Amino acid sequence: MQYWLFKSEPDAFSIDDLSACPDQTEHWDGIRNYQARNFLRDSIKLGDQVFFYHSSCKDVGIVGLAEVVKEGYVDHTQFDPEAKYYDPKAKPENPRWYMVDIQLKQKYQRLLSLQAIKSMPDIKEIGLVKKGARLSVMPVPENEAKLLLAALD
DNA sequence: GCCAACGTTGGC
DNA sequence: GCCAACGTTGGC
Repeated sequence: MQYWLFKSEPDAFSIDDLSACPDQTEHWDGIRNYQARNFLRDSIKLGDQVFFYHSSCKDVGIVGLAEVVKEGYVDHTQFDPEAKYYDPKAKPENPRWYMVDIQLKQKYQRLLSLQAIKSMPDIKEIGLVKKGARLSVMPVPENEAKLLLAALD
């Protein structure tokens, strides 16, 4: 079992939106970055834990915990000309983009802010605290995940 | 809204 | 395959 961090802009899809979904489960579509795609397609497994992170907003940080309930499969929105993340170069016989399904496990009462995360001395591997980390799906080393979970309790 | 950092594109 | 131009991300 591995830990991951998924970023989302709450204006587009927030933790409350996930909470309002049937079974509190939603597919994580619209990822259009190859490195993130590789994680979604190849590395993220059933039962993996996902930190839900709000980005590009007033209160930036981790707001919840989710679990992977379906492993990587083709993101159908890439073929839909009406979709926001339509990719005209993607073909059904050779899909480019993948997604997973996640189910909300816990919404935290308090935000664990980016600032707080950065101030934790032993958190130094995850992309968040490294320079220029713009990946929207990133792995979290287990020891750092444990520290984050402890801070969120 | 600014801007630095990064990813992607496309001409050569 | 290089690299300049361009687009996007995301914290502030």
